[in-house]
Amino acid sequence: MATDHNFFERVYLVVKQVPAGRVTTYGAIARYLGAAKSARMVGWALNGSKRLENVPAQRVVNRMGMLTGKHHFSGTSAMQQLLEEEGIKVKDNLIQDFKKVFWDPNEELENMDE
DNA sequence: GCTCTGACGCCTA
DNA sequence: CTAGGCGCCAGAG
Repeated sequence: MATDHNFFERVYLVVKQVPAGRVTTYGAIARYLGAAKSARMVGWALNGSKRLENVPAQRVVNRMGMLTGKHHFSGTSAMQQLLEEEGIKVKDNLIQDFKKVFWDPNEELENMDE
């Protein structure tokens, strides 16, 4: 394992590897990290990542593709706006064509050397 | 050192 | 089908 200590950093790395125009879910990341049942931790980790511009937390949504964490962003629709600029359609905190923009680290990502 | 909360997810009633 | 509760792990008080 490359990363190591912090569950946080692992989440950051995965999120940072999410290509623009795509989104992933807390559960997907959690499962990729080996903590499928700890999706909450992923969201929590993002809490610390939100202050890092290297981590596009806006591309991380819940299982339904809903922008649950938008409230944590600077404004009220900052998250939604960012996603729309990437080409992702968002309607009332809900990502349109979520299935199409969904990026699963378990399938797209194979290893996390760094 | 113990307790509660927290950007979720899945199971059971 | 919908609604509610429990589980998980870790940080902060």
